[in-house]
Amino acid sequence: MSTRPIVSNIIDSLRRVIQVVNEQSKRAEHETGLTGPQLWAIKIIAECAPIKVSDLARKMYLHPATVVGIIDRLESRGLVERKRSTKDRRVVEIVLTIQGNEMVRQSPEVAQGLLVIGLEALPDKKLINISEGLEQLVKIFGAQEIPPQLILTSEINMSQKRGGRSPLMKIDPALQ
Amino acid sequence: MSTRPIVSNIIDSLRRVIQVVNEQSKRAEHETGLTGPQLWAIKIIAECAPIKVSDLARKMYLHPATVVGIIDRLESRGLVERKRSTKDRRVVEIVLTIQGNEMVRQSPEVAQGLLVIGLEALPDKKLINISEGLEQLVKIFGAQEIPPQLILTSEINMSQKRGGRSPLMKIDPALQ
DNA sequence: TAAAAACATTTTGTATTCAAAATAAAATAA
DNA sequence: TTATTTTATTTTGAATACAAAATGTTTTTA
Repeated sequence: MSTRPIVSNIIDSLRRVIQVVNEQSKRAEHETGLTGPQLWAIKIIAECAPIKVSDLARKMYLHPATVVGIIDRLESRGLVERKRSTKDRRVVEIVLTIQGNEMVRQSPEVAQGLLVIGLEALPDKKLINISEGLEQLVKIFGAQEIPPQLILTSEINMSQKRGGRSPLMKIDPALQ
Repeated sequence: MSTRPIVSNIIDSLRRVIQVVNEQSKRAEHETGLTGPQLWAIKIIAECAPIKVSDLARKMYLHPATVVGIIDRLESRGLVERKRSTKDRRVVEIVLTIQGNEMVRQSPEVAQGLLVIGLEALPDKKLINISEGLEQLVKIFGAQEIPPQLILTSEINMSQKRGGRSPLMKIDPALQ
């Protein structure tokens, strides 16, 4: 379509960045034995414990089902513990074990790793620029957490939908 | 550590953006029956066919193994075809089928979708700002495709490494 | 109070992603 | 020419991620 070149530049850069961040996350695993999301999770837990699964999911901008898996793995390593809340027995509260605390203590910013190091090296002026640009993006996205049906209803092609599930598509307003 | 607040702002924004882009990608699936990566792949194939698996991987900034899976699914839907090159029989060349072409034709920019729409709405000045910020990030990352051992060797914590594989860690220079 | 709705978490199934190992073919070295 | 190395793709195994459905609990409604 009539997409301005600068727009596709942005999208391309974004993809690159996302790619590298993901790769970064894989590397963190080598350093600490924990994956990026796992490390990210225990850091939030360290700050907010005891924390509900759903709150953790919200803080990580992830689906609760995803967080369940992450917690499973952290729990099986003895880094966190699940506790049924006595007040509301639907709720599961997550806390760090002593080992978990130790882990948080010992792996400072590895999850962000090179990313942080690279950014730290930049002068404030550039950082502000980057920060503003990203916040602009976040704002755009935030403003668009709006029924996509209303926007993209035309020109929809469902023909190739073969093994798909998805009866109707419901928007998940979970993410904020 | 002494991470400047603006640095963590950037990292947070980045996470948000990545999250939304991923979500975006999921939505594209509802619209077209193809996932984001699948759509992205056939668009590149449409441009470059016939294209080698490794070249496609490079263009997508993905690991070849990942692309293999994507191609598998596209092939099983009859959208692309694999052809052994006669000149070099290690090489697999990917082409679009007629159905694949039709699919590309019918799903214009859905993969980018709201992202593009949101960006298009911005004035050039802001776009330039965003673009520069992201390119700065890309540059940082690019400059860091350098043995992480040399950078992060200190303060490494391997203690919790339990079920891990990873005999030695080798840097994959594949990306770029 | 009993039934229905809402909520919190988990389970199930599929896709993406990578690393490492396996295969197979081509290019290079001995 | 034969053996070694490099290159291209695929397979295997594990983690992440989501949607949809299942499960159990609480709140609301009738």
